[in-house]
Amino acid sequence: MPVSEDADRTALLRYVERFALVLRASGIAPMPARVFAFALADDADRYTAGDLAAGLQVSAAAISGAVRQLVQWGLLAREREPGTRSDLYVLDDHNLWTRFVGAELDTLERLEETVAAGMEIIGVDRPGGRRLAETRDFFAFLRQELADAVSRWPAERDRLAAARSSSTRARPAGRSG
Amino acid sequence: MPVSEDADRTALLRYVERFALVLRASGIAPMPARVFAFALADDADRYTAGDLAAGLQVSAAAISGAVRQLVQWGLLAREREPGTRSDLYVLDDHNLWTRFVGAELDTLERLEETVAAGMEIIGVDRPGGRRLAETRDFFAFLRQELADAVSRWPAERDRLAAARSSSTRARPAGRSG
DNA sequence: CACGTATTTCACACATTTCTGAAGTGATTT
DNA sequence: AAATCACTTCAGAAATGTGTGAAATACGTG
Repeated sequence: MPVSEDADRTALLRYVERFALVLRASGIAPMPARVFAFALADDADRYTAGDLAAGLQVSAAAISGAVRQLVQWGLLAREREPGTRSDLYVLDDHNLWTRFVGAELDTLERLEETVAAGMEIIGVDRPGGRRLAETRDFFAFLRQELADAVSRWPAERDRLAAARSSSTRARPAGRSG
Repeated sequence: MPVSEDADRTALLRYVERFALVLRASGIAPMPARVFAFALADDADRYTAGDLAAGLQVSAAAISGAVRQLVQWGLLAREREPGTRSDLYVLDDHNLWTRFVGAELDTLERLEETVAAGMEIIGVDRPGGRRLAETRDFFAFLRQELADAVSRWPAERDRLAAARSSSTRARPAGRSG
């Protein structure tokens, strides 16, 4: 048992709030940001809604709303162990970062569509319309690049793990979740 | 002169609001989003604060705050024509998309720092800490990939322009703004 | 089928954000 | 040097967002 369980919990909570604050800067709502940060940083693999509420010291209602968002975004998966009556929430480990960027990709796609619609409304034969056309091209380019980058991540991850295990100790690369 | 100047303005304003709404989903505040969308979609190359206020039908104060943000982000440049007393705001054309993604890169960097700090606080020898380590690696990777992608854009833009001008008419590629 | 638990929904209080009008600041022109 | 114009700052009203407690619902067990 740690020197002080309470101190650890407090430090964790403070850190979760700090992490959540950065997440919120990207447009994520406070409570989903907190739940995500908590689920990532705390040690459990699965959390019941009760765990999350107790861990974050917030109401069950707040958790309900937050996990709904996170599950919708694919960052959290809802599971159910037979013989229990509470849902379990799990970070969708392997696909986690694909999902995370997936949200960005969706935004980029909506942006692209909106700009394309603007070209129709404004007309491409005018300065504004021409700027919109270039904007759309850029978003399309960026979206493709981002998608490619994400698809390269698993290989890169393995490469990093291999490099580390050989430079520190000869130990097979381990998965984190 | 268009059939109806008013109808065009209304359509533009409606579109600006729609565009701004998508921008806001990425965490940009309403008024900066509107000013950016307006400056991009309307036909002028430069706008005075008065132009923006009149065009968007909002107060001068609102413009003041919005352009401050946009200038800080580097999306808008402030200029001053000698012999006039009003500032001119210009979309920082050539670097525009570099800047746009630059904001994302900054967020990614803050995220990376925050996660790295978390590894210290939590300890990398625990499940939560190990997840944070992988998270940091991913953000570092993504940041690099994104920076690379942006640096490839100018060449890609020219390639697109060249392909288009040869497939439609034999005309030198034109710049949009 | 009734009970007990987990989860969701809802109305409300609280906090934050957003934009405006008015006052204040700085600079150029007359 | 006074007046005028552009811009910024500030306080406050309105709108929006956030999280809680309580009631309602769903679900699995005995």
